[in-house]
Amino acid sequence: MRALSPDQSARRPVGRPREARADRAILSATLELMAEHGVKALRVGEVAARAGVGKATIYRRYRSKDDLVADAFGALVDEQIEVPDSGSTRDDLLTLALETTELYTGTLGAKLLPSLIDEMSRREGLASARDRFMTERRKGLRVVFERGIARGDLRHDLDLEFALDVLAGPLFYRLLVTNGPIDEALASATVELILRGFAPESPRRSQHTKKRHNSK
Amino acid sequence: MRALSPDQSARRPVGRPREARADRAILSATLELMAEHGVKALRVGEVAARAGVGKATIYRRYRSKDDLVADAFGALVDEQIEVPDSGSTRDDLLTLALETTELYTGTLGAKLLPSLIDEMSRREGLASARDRFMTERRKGLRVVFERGIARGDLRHDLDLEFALDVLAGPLFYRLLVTNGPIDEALASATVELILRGFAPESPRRSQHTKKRHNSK
Amino acid sequence: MRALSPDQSARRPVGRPREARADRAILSATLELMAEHGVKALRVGEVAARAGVGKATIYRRYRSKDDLVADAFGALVDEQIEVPDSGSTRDDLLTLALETTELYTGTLGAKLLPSLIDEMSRREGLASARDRFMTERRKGLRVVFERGIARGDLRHDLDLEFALDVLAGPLFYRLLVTNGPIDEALASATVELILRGFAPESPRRSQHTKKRHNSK
Amino acid sequence: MRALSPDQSARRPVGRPREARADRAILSATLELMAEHGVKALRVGEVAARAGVGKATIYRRYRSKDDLVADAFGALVDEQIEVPDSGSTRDDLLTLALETTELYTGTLGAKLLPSLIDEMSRREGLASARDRFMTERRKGLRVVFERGIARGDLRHDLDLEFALDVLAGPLFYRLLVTNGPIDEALASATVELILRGFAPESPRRSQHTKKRHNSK
DNA sequence: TAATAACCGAGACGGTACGTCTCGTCTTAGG
DNA sequence: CCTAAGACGAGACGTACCGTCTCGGTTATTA
Repeated sequence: MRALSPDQSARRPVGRPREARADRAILSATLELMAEHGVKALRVGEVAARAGVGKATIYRRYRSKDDLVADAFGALVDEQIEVPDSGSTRDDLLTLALETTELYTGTLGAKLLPSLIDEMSRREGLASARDRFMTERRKGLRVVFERGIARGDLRHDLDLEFALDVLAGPLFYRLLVTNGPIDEALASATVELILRGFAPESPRRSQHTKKRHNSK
Repeated sequence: MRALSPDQSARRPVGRPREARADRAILSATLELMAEHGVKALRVGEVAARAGVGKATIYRRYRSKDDLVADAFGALVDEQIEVPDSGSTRDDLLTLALETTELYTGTLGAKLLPSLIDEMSRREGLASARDRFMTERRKGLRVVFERGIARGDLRHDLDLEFALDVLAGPLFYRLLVTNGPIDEALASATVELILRGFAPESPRRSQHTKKRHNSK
Repeated sequence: MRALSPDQSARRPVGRPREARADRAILSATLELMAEHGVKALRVGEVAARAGVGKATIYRRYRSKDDLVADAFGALVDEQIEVPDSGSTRDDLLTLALETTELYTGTLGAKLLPSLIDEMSRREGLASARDRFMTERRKGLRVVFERGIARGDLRHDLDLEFALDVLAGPLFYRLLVTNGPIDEALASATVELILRGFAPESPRRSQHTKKRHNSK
Repeated sequence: MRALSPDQSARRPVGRPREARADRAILSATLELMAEHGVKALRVGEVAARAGVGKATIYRRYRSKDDLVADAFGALVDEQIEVPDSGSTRDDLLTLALETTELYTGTLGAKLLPSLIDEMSRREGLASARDRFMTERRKGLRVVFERGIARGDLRHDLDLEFALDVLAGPLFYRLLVTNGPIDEALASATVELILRGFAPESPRRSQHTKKRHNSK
């Protein structure tokens, strides 16, 4: 009799299903309000009002305001990067650097990043989300460096983790600490540093890279 | 916040003067409690109790809890650095890198930094305090790089601002973003990168001898 | 304060309705604590705790602590009197006088009356509540005097308002001003005064009153 | 040498003597502010400011705010009554009744009386001040009644305490409780009541002649 | 078709921290 | 030793927000 897909764990629950509309409205309202007033001044009641939703509807989805904020940050970060492969190590690295530059020159990202970082330092859930995200992203970036090594543009004993930190470090340092300019000059200087600093010991030249380059 | 008497003629105000003891007790209690429970769980009432002070005594000094937190952060940052001058550019840079490493492996700094950064991104007062601090600190660091240029260890068209960001960037990136290890390996890798990446175009003559110096 | 729904069609408000249980608990706790510590030492936080209620729940109902106190006084006064009709004017008056005596020898009434009076002198709302209460009560008492007039025990041009003030005046004067004894002697002396002082000019004797009486 | 009245125990204290000016300024300011805002809204700081005095100067004279209020009330009450002796019991009583009427139709007295009474009900010090005042005042009033008895206008077994309460009771009842009119009609009605209600049993002989007097 | 169950918006609930206010004391410099 | 000014410790006030609960009502699946 009543065998309803015992293998499929789907288990359709009884009762009225949750409204997908509310899910989206809550996240949108949260992101808007975070951008407007900052994370600290975010009020759950305001989110509910802006989303046209009862507070209980939020708390049915998120255990706490911090969880809501965490999920909203997660939604921000969900975009995927595309690994460039132009044949030129310099161009590939520059593409990555400029992409990041643009991402954090945009209003929302730059505005919320400090709060995101603060939140991560305190919340287990966010930190592990960060780890998943980082692992994924760096897996992509790593390919670019590996191609550079294969081409002979970068030394083959390159510390990949460190190289990735050098690619993003100065940018984030300016963004978060010194308030220095985040621009193309920064991106190209970073790339140039990497190419020189991590160049192979012996000066054998690149196989696939375009030869001439007069930096800037 | 603290500059009250612009010059010595400052008119002595009537009435009982503020107790310097209370100023210190409030800041100490604030820093202690921030380290213990985090910035978010800081309670003004607890600060008052720990400092042996009435709440009004705190609010006579600070307009709000946020102001109190900001000033406490300011107190954290007031320490001065010493510029090393060993004769070796590599050694000097390594000293600086290791100093920073140690500073942010310590409990308090690392624990509070994300909150400090978040706070700075929102509060004008803290940001300008940050600028003063940064300007001062970088003025010292710059000397090390200039000596390196003079020695011929670093290219003479070096972008000093960028070089400073490279020195600290990877460390802060790991600290704030990737949660990567902050250790001597990081410090020495960073220094090595700088020496190679910013090496003069022409094969360098000497390393430790102070030769010609066409600074800038 | 309490009149919300002007007629039966009253629009049912949305949201969770107020809890009648809380209304009662707040008033009870207020009266208890006023009796225990006096009106001046009444703490809103204590009321909330005793009532098992949050402070906001009190402030949702009352604009301020004074409003709460006013309403609590109002609740004290809501009791109804029963007009005696024994056939004897003297007995009826004595009954009334003794009732009042007892009411204000009891702890709560006597303890809170001075504060109530003080509060009334300052607060519009309480004063009008007092007026409603007084009008109602005196309407009842008036009947007793009117029966006395009809029986010929009291002069028919009796100033009823004044007579009522004489019935209660000495008692309240002792209670509030002189701290004199509030007892049966006072009650019977008052009644005797009224019977003699307001007796008809011509000595025609009562029709319905019991004849002989040797007071005490 | 320096012998300054060694016998007079006066004990001239060393140091600067207290300023009598301050005493008066404090009391004046207190009475003004009590009349303006009510006793409850009286702030010690406001009194000090209005009196042009430091708070400590107030607290050197009064142990607490309640003490200050008590003393201010005392200052209100310090006036002495003059016992009338016209030869007519009715006229004397009427004089007393009208005097009281006028006293409490004035703004300040009427305005502060409820607060005074409330304060008395709670504070030992004020209550005993009240007792002293009452004893003194009633000693004077009593004479009028005794003369009435002597003249044969009042019964000689008159309960003097009760008679005094009747004289003032209705007035205070209206003043404090019913908010009824305080006027000459009330005064004369009260006097008439007393004369009839406390008339001698046997038909009175004379009215104004001083006959026998068995004063107690 | 009716019953059941979980959903929905609205808003009251208990609790807790905030920032303000007042009390009565204490600490200045000065009379 | 007094004075005016005003900071001090203590603690209550009234507000704001969190996360839960309670309404009347809606939208699905189950019987």
